[in-house]
Amino acid sequence: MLATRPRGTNDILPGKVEYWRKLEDVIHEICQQYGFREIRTPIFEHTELFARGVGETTDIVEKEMYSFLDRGKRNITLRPEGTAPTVRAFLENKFYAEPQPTKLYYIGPMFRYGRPQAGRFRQFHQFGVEVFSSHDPSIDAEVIALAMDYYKRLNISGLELHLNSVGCSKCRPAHKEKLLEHLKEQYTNLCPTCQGRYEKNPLRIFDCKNDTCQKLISAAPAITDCLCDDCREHFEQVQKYLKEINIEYIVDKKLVRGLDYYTKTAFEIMVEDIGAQSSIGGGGRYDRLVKECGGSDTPGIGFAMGLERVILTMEQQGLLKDTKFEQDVFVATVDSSLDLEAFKILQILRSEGLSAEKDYMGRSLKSQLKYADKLGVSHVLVLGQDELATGSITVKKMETGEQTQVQLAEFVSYIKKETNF
RNA sequence: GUGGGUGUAGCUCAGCAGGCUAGAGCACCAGAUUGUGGCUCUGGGGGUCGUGGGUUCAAGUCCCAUCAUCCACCCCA
Repeated sequence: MLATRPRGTNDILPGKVEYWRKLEDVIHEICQQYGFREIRTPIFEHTELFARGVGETTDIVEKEMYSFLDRGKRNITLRPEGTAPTVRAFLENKFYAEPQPTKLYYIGPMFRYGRPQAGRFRQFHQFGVEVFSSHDPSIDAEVIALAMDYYKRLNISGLELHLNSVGCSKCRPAHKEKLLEHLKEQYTNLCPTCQGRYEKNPLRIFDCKNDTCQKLISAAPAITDCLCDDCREHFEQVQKYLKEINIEYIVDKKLVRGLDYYTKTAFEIMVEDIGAQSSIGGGGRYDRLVKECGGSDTPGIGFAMGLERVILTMEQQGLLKDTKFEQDVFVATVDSSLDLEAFKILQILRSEGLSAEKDYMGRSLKSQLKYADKLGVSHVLVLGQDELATGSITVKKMETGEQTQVQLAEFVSYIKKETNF
């Protein structure tokens, strides 16, 4: 246990970190182009923020939060998602006092307690965006477009964008009534969890993978067919905007996102290549959340995507190549008495912007060469008594094996030229 | 939280129905005469057989528990 990482966590090792950097680079670039600014919120928040924000009856709050009492007896939770903290920051920092909308994005670790499996971890990473203050359907379309554009820039293929509208506080109650009415006689045929949903959150029954539940629910009235005028118009506009920029989507009437706060637009992006956890990203509109968190009535919309799943997909699709760690120069010494000279030369090379390495293990010259070869340097400087006597240094080009004597005063410019620096 | 698979050197694995000092390949380190890599050869270091119990004269090999890991369910990213 001492040298074992906690369950569901991962070390991102050298060689893989480059993947993450790549994803992050593209995130910063695309968000800048779409007019989003980065925000970094704490890794932990007051538990009540998530309890209220995410929803008391959600699985996240009921059984997946990493919560604890700190030494001041405060109830703290490691953030399970990024929307609630962003809303909190929006309110706490009074972003609403500035010209609206507020467009923010974040990247960072999230925590949920559950059994790990392919594409699911206890600590995982999300990239998400949030927009506050606008009801406009064009912003819904923009948020979706940003997500799709991101995958596109990473060359990910085989995605399906599922789109739905889950209505608002005006049309939901009427639909709920119809739904309950429809399912009433079939109640006993529902699976146990759906019987629970029937009471708590009947909309979620659409999500059930149980065959009989699916059969029952497919005949039931979909929320999408019961939208109020406002929601229907909004949904149509979102679709119109998406069509105009050629984003393909599937209207999925069964798409009901898990978190309580969603209203109107709901979407989810799926891939086949990553196992059972096929959702690579998702989001939607949350017009009541800001108010729920103590703010004024402020609409919002956003998405979050799981970076581990993005990477998993890219690996499956062969889009990520292992990068070799390469350095320019290795400084070898014929015997250890020259180590100080080598050390000084290293610093000169580095100050000139080259990457350079020497031996720290007391290796023989032969072993140093072997080691240098494994490091993949293009050139080795050999320093020995002969060189010292003539005030020169031997430069060996590893690819060809050819060596040349270079005066100490000139070796830097020589190396730079050689390495096309 | 539920179910199933797996757990032997750094890595990939072998270890036959329980029986002698637990092996291989790769990796690592060092040599193959005097200051030099990539090929080859030789040698070397390294294993609490996940952990803890139990059965047995004897367990890496059987049983139980536990931990970890993988996959699936629940749910989600």
